[in-house]
Amino acid sequence: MTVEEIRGSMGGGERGNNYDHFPIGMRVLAVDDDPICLKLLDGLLRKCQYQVTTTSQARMALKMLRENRDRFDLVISDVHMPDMDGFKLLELVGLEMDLPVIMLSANSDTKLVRKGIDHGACDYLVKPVRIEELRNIWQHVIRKKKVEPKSQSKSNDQDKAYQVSGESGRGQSPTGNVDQNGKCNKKRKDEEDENDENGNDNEDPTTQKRARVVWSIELHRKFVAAVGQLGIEKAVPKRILDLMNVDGLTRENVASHLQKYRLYLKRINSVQTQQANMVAALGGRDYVRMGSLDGLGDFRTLGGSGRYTHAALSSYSSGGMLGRLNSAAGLSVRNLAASQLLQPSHGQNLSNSINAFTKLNPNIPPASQNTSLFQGIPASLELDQLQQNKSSAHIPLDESRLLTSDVLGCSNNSLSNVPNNPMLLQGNPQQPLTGGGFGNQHSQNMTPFSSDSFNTGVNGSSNFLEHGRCNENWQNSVQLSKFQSNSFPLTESFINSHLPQSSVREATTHLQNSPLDFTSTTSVSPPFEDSRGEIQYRQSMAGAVQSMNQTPSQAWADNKQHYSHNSNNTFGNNLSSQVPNDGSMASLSHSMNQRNENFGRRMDISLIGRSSGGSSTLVQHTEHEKLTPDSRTRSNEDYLLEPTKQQVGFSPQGYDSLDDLMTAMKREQDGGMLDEGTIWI
DNA sequence: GGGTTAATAT
DNA sequence: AATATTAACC
Repeated sequence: MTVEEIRGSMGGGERGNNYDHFPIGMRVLAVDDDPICLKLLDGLLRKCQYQVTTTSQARMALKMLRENRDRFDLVISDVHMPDMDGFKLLELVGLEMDLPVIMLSANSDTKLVRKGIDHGACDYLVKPVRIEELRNIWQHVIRKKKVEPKSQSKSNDQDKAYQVSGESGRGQSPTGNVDQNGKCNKKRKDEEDENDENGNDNEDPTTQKRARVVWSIELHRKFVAAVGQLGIEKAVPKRILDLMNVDGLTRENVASHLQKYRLYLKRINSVQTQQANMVAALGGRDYVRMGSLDGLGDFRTLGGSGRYTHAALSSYSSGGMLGRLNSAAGLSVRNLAASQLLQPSHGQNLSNSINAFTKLNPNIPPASQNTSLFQGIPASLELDQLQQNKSSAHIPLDESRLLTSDVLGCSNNSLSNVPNNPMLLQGNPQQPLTGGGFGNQHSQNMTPFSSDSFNTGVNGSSNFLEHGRCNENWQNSVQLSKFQSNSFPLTESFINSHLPQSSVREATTHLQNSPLDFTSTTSVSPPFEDSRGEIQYRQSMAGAVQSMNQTPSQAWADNKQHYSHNSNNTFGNNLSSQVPNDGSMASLSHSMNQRNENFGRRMDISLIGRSSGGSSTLVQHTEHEKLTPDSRTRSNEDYLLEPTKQQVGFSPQGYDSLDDLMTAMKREQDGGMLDEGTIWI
């Protein structure tokens, strides 16, 4: 009803009059490397009463857009720019946020104009641009959105805006037409009510009964994005619906989906456990990469590649996967994990992986499943969160990197948008799946490794990343880790729930105290455990922090994918895959190489020792807890370790506790935040 | 009304 | 069997 009404009103008069003063205050991002042009443009736009933001760098523009896709309604960009081709920017924006982009150039060459349009520009203005032309650019916003939510300004800060990540599903079709259609073709349900059927094939065969909603990936993304924006606490069907701004979708649909989603999150959380944390933390970055690569590929190719065939682009494949993962995998994993953890595993895999790592083999088997295990989830999450990549089939390394960085470091920005907790998201379940000790080993092994890589990454990343935004976050995270490591040994940290809290807080508050020298951390072998602990903590903390603010969301689809894959990736593969990524960064790779040797040794030891040692520690800890169940102590630990309750020896996951936690959170909803914080922290 | 959970239908 | 939809209950 409402939607249709809106639609109808919109459709009826395309004029923006519907929204209060819509054109006025429209948020425009102007990009031009020429300061004079930019200034001029800025002035003209302001005369149109738009809310203008300017930047002279395309990359900066991209960064701003990615940080908060709801921040702008329209982008107007010069074509020729030194740091990035305007077309490239256009393409990325189109793919990632589906915002209307207007190209600007002094060159009116038809070919160029055509190119701009082909790349998805909704308009192409020739300099010098006249204000008359700018006065009407708002129409592109309307057109792009197609429908606008009724009261858009109702919510305070940002209007709901038209976020929606690129809904275009283009990326999916194997055929490869990726270009722009002007809009999305996705399958939004329909538009007209009854009689008119839309030409779209899919469902909705009839108008009479509304076809059931197919929660396509895109739709789910929107959903996740909406949840992210609202924050899980406030994510209620109605609001989500508003944010999603998908016509035809009803509150009930959203509610149902939300129900499922919550269930999913719950599971994820439960599964997470330490392992996940550890892995995630360490590998976060690496994993991410992998995941992004892998995940995306899979995702996109779902249809194409046999693996996910069943998943069918349509949709919910993710859901299904989740379900499976969660239920079967998750559980089994736990058990396995637990048992495995205890066992000292062999190092072959590790060694192999290590070797691979050392070699820095660039080959990454997208297909490798295990990859997904380890990295999969985090990566996927990140991907989802990022959302950006997904659409684009080709994602430049930068992009992936960015993503990664975002995920890892830039909690603020990216996180804020998308609530993802690494922790939450991580799919531990996968690991267990792998099989025997592998999973464990990996995770543990990985940890050290990853920590290194992570750190390295951090260093490199800052340079690498075009965006500066990550720096702060990164630092924070790094600091955090450092802090922890230095401060306490792993064991302690585990034991003391307090520590984490403090650290978390600090992190949260952006502690700057601890200078980061991860170098020390990395290089110093003794701290290994510590580092590990750090990592875990960091993860947990990060997760906690994030979770506090946001909800983990996006993982869904990706997770599913991963799940499906996850069967056998070998550690080596993972490493290798990771490596290449890192390798891309010269400095980074370099450092990595140098360290590799050390690592190798350490790795082996650490692996074995670690896995067993770490686990043992954990176990002890657990037991300890059992013996002295201190309610206080429990907070973190419960999550991390506490599995004691039912699990086999030590199940990292603390499923129950997590579950309970979730439940508690749910119950308390509003107060939930506090509770969560309390708990987590 | 709106949200959440449980049941039901597909 | 999984998922969307509907019903029931705050």
